[in-house]
Parts: sequence; C-alpha cells; structure tokens
Amino acid sequence: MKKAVEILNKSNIRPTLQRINILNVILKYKNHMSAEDIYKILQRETPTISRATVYNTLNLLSKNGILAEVITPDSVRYDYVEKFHHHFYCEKCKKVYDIHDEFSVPNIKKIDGHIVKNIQYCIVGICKNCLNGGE
Amino acid sequence: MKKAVEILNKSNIRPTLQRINILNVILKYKNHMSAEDIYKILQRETPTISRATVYNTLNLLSKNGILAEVITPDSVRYDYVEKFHHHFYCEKCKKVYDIHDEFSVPNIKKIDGHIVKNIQYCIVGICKNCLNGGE
DNA sequence: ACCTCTTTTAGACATTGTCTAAAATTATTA
DNA sequence: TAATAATTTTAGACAATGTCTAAAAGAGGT
Repeated sequence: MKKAVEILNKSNIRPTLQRINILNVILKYKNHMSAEDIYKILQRETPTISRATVYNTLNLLSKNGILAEVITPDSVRYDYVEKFHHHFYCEKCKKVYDIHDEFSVPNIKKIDGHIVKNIQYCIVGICKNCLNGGE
Repeated sequence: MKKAVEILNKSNIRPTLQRINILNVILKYKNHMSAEDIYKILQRETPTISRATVYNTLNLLSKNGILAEVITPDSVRYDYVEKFHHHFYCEKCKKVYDIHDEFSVPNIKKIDGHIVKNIQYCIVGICKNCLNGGE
C-alpha cells in the first residue's frame, strides 16, 4: 500500500512512518473520524504514538490540501476528498454523511477585510437511520 | 435592552432567575460567546450557578429559536439573532464576526432521507485585525 | 562521524461538554 | 393550607477534545 507515501511525496512532506500510518487509517476507514478516533486506532498497533503527533500531522495534511477539515458541533473530522462534496452531521448518533447534492458555496477569498481559508456548509439534523429508531 | 422575561414568556419558558441571568448576559455582551464564557461571567455574580444549568438553558433557548447556535471549529457560540446573517471565525484570535453579505443558504428540510434542523455556513480564516498583527 | 534541522514522544494542562442523584423551587391537588 | 407532584437547579464527577513543552530520537548534508 504505497499510496500514502505517494500522496505525501507529492506535497513534499517527509513520509515518516507515523505520517504514513495516520494517512493510512484515514484512507482505510472512510468514516470522517476525529483526531481522537484516529489516535485511538493507532494506539492499538503502536502504543507509543503521541497524541501531539496525530494532531500535528492532521493539521499539516489539512494545510497542504490533502485532507479536508469537516467542522461539526462537537469536533473536527478529517476526510480524504477526491471529489468535492458536502457533509451532514447527525446530532443524535454523531455520524457524518457525505452529501453529493450540488448546492454551491460562494467562492470568496476575502470578506469584510478577513481572509477566507475555508468555507463549507454545516448541515445538522437527525439522520435517516436514527429516524428509524437507530439500530 | 429588551426584557429577557418577555422573550422567555413569549416562548412559554418559565422565567427563572437563572434563565433570565443567562439570557441577559447574551443580550448585554454581543460577543458570540461559548457556554463556558457565559458560565464564567455568571459565576462572578452568582458563584453557585451550575455549569449544567448554563448548558441546559442554552440548549433550551436554541431549541425554541431564541438563540442561534453558531458552529465553529472549537466550540458552539450563542447569538441572539434579530436579523439573519452569517458568521466568520478567525482561527487565530478565535473571534466570531457578523457577516451581513447576503449569500443564500439552501432552504432544505430534508436531504438524502435525513431531517435538516440547521444549515449554516462555516467561514474560517484570518480576520482583518489579526492580519494587521493583532493588537 | 559531526552538526543541524526536523520530527516524535510523554505527559501535564486546558477547554468544552455530559451526566446523575440529591436538593430546592414551583405548581397542582386535596 | 397542607400534601403531593413536577420542574428546575446544584455539585461535582466524568468524558472528550485539544494544546503545549522540553527532551529524545531520527534524517540529511558536509
């Protein structure tokens, strides 16, 4: 599985073992996980991984456009995005769903003098599954 | 300053002392504060106020449409909204700014089978003030 | 090898939010 | 009014999320 290494190299990010592992977790589970989720999964394999490394790496990958930060009411989730899409957050089960409907987001780089780095919809509600009583 | 009691009564929420105080803090400071901010301010006057009361009340007021929950990457902020507007979050100073530009938000009640309760933009970047070196 | 720069670690600390059982308050009924 | 029922608040433990720092480990260039 050399995809992670390629992705890192393309952005001139030194492909350390930790970074590869972190990216691989995201590529494998496609769950919109929080940093803590990713940290916990990695700890099972490599108990010495540091929380700071996970947070720093996720930040680095986001800054380089490799990951999208999905903002939810309870945490930031990370998503490896190949095709742009929106996200829906269920306030009951806390899951994030991809939304492929194409409503547009204004393409602004600056507003009222502030520099815009990231603009996204936060769509919050109760998901299909929870409406049916959860599982 | 519009009466907190009136606002509560109009929504049939029993105007207890704690609820009045909480709402008054929001009406007075127009700062897009987090629950913790509000809790800390109230503690100065009434040290016995409970964190749970603050969180429960903010929730109740939001559910009744009295307050808007502004979702940011680090916390939910509360805003007493008279006229609908958007928000900008500065990732450096953590401040939230009102944005009165009118780009529209899709008016959807349901998407992919999920019920939508709240849809808003998350606009993140560096604010005008921090660009000028902060204060 | 040596030196320098980058990266990771460990763990304390801070912030944000949830939960619960008991106490206090308010409303309702007898 | 007194007794009872329902609502609200409290205190504080607990949980989840995120930041920070100094020291150690690792990698690259000469």
